Amino acid sequence: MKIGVLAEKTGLSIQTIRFYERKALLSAPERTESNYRSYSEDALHQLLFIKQCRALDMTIDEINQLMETRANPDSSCESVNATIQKHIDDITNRITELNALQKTLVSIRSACSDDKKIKECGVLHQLDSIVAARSASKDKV
Amino acid sequence: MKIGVLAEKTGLSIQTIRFYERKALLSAPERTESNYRSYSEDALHQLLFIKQCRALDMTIDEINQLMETRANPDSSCESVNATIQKHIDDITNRITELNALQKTLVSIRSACSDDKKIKECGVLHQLDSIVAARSASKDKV
DNA sequence: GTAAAGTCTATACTTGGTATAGGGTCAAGC
DNA sequence: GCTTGACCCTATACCAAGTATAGACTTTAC
Repeated sequence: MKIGVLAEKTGLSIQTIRFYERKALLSAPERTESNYRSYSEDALHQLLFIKQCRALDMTIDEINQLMETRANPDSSCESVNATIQKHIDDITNRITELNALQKTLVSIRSACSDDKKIKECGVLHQLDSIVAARSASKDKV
Repeated sequence: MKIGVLAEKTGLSIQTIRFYERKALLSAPERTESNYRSYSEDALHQLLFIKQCRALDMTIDEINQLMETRANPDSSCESVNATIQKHIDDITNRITELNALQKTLVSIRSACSDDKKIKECGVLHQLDSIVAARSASKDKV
């Protein structure tokens, strides 16, 4: 099948598919006489696997590692498991960060209402006072 | 003060400060005779404000909007509040996404142990079966 | 036969920086 | 007076993970 069909079947854009090929994530397909890419069912499956991994927010490098390992049926699962575990840890950390951020933002938001003027804006004052506090305690940190 | 001092006081790198100047986030400072940047205390304060906003994960565009509004003491707080609210919503959505991702990843991880071989790796099978399921139900979506 | 739709490569753009090359400036020590 | 090292300057390239464009070629439909 041609790249347009593959794009439609996977829900990825044509440019993204070509981009994955350049990144060696997707193996380069056969070409027709007129130099068009011609994909097998296997490529479709490979691409869906990649899409699934991307949906799980893995980086291209992580996916590449996974694919390489997958090509060696007799190697150990250790590296796959380590990749997944590290990825879980990354996400856990990010969630923790975002929760803290959100808490701060919600508290900042509550400091102002729409009908005030900028010079008395509680949100901006909050942002400033955090700056001031941080600035004052800088030497201790 | 020169850029090195400002960098140390803010904890930002020299390149980052110059980068913010290029992005018009930080106003271009005076120059010495030898073309060195020379910053005021005001610039330090401005930069700490920017740093605080970045720590809250705001984009440079969002910060720019905030700074512009801040320059008009008599305008309404509405746009500031809208910026913050939108940012909170973005983060909320991201947290929801990440929680779902994490759940999926944890369930995938539980499908394999280190002492297996790749060909019987539960993690890879899980990834494949999600692909297969998605592939089969594609037409309905 | 022609027009529209599809494909090709190459290149530039995005965000928020970071890193490097190749040069100029300034103060201290000899 | 001169060198050494620390600091600064601009310009450019690079990262992830794509997206967008230009300009050329091919295929498909009428």
